[in-house]
Amino acid sequence: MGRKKGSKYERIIEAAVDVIAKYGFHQAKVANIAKAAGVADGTIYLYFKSKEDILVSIFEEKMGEIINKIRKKIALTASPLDKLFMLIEVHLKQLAERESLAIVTQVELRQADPQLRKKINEIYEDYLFLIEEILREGKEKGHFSNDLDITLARQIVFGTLNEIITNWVMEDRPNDLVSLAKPVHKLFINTFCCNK
Amino acid sequence: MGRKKGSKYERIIEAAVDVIAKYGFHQAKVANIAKAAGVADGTIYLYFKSKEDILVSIFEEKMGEIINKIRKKIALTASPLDKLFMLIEVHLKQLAERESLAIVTQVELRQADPQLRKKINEIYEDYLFLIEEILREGKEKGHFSNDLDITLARQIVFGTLNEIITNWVMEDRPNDLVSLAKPVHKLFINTFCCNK
Amino acid sequence: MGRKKGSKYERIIEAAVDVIAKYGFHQAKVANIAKAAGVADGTIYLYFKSKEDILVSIFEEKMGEIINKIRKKIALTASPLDKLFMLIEVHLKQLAERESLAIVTQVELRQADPQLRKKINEIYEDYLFLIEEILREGKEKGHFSNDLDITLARQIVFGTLNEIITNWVMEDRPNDLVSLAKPVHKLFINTFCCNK
Amino acid sequence: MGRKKGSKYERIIEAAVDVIAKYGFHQAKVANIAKAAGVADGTIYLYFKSKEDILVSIFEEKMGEIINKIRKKIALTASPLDKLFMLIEVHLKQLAERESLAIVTQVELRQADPQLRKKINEIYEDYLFLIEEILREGKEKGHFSNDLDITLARQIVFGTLNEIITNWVMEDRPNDLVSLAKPVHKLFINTFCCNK
DNA sequence: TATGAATGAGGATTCATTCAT
DNA sequence: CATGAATGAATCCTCATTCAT
Repeated sequence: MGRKKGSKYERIIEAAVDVIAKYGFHQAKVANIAKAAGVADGTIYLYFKSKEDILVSIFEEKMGEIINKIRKKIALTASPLDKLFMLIEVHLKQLAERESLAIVTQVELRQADPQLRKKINEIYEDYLFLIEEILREGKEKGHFSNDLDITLARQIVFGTLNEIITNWVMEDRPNDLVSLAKPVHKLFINTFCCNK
Repeated sequence: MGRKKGSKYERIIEAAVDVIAKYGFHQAKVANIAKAAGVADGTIYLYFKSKEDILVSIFEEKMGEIINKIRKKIALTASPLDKLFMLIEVHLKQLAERESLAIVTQVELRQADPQLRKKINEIYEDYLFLIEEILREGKEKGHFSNDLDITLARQIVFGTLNEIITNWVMEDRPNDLVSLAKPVHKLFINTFCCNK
Repeated sequence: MGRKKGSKYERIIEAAVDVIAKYGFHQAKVANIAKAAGVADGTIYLYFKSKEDILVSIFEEKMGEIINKIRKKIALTASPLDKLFMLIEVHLKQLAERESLAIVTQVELRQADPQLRKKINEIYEDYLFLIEEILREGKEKGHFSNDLDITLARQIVFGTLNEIITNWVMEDRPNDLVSLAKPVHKLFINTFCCNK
Repeated sequence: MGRKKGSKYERIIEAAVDVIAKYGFHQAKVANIAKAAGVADGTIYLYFKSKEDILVSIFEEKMGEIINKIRKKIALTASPLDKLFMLIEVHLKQLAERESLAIVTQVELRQADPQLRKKINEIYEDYLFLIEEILREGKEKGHFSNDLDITLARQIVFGTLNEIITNWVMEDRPNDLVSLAKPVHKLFINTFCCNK
């Protein structure tokens, strides 16, 4: 199973993002994805175990990319406050750049299949951990309130970003998503620091 | 289409909440819902136009109940800060009381079908408007910062509540959801007021 | 699952015998069987678990009929020699009367699927037991040699009947199958009695 | 098409016998056979026209071997009775030596596909002819009854051997197959000679 | 209203076979 | 001769929905 960067594997992933975003996961036929990727139907199954596996893989790949981009960027600064800003900005930017990816991650991935949900959550965990890492550092360095509940703070960050993007997707992307990074960041800082 | 309070209609709604929560919307067979409700398969279609209509109706009914409960409660107080607390508390309490309802609203309702999404969003809007109403009042009465972006604030409130409940559902409901109302409320107040 | 004598169940069985005989089990499409039975494709699955289940059920039903016919007939006589003749005659007659049934039992049922084979063998056992019953009675009543190996004798009877019918099917049924009952019976008597 | 003794050709035949015996013809994937033979999937098609051709070839090769062994052995004796015994013994011995071969010839070769059946029958004919040859000789030399129906006698011989082996295969090979040669032979002699 | 047997459209998946290397 | 990645035709089965009773 030629993974990771093989041309066919990537072409299928990219095609799947677009087709699923356009039609929804259940309306997206494997045949459509194959055609969009320029491969035969059967070829899909040389790279993915099932249609659901494509969905999980999209998330794995794309979320992995976002996490990597964020980690690379925050490595350049010492300030947890700046790190939080970078996280917000990269998160919004990555999804704004590819609307179909935003749709897939915000809407399609919330599909139900309990077992599928399990797998998706495992992938999320890496990201949630990254957020908590930054928040913890901010707390230790005195930027955030001493009694800040890290879990709760992380839920605010992640929940808000999700809600913003979902709204953006649902409202047919009217405004500039990335420009929200600044006010959002400011509000978060308020939330986490002036807690006295 | 016999609506609202008919015994069969309600039995189907309740059965659907449980079956969908257990199996996920797509794995939940209409036949299963019918059996759980103690009616024949065909009877479902005397009360609902389609399987999707059941999902929408669940949301309509249950979200409507929550909104009503909140409106009734906040009518008793003049303070926007207290109103916000009540909203948070009722929201968390209602979903904590019925795990399967939480699962359905948090996970299953994020459906892909564009038209379905539209209907669900319309229902959400009532709730989102209620949140904004409270926030606007808080701003007008000087509790919240003058330059508070109402939309953004609403996204923080709703996104955070969603994320908290989603986490609670995904982690097999370990802790007491309602006890989170207080710290969450406190953080929101921080966020919205000390913005100077 | 309306079984046994329900009109739909029987129509599907009869249609399946003909379609499978004509095309072979693997070439026989479920859709063809449904059309031949005058029912919708899905209706098949109200009466049978799977395509394979149709095959097993054909065998169950038809072999059961043959066994019943034989039992009813041999009940009328006391002579084990006559009983053996009746068994041979009914066996040949039943399959001769419906060529497609002969094809299905002699050829299609020998299909491979190890698990399927298990089920078919269980059905055979009733019939094999009936043969042994007659042979044992013949031995006890002194018609057959004292040291006759019942199992071996049964294998000769069943194996020979199978081979005769298979030959008949393979050679496009040239001669009268039932007329073979007499000479076959005579040879069997020779085989089993003059063992001195 | 490199035939007969080429190492690859033989390895594929041997691998196919085992894989088909284990999974059944339709469950035996060409890819499995290739792997078991230690060749690439495509290599199969350098030696065989199709998957079915493998099955036919197995039969051709193996049945040919058995026929040759029998012919070689019966050449050493003048007695048709001894020849019949040798045929029985070699037949049982060859299949007892390789269980998977017995499974393939007794079960898998009873395939449905009409054209496939034709080819298999042609191969069988050589063997059936050999049996008839011996029976005819026995009749001419006065060992067997004058009015013995050669076809019927051949059906008894072949049908019985088939049934014995099928039983042996189905019952997980409990007893010694070859030791049955003697009693079987004795019964056949009874059958064919004391017909007066 | 209520039933539940019947419908039939629809699609993910398999796997024998090919062919560029 | 040998490979094995790629192909794509082919079909069983599911299940939301209907409708005669």
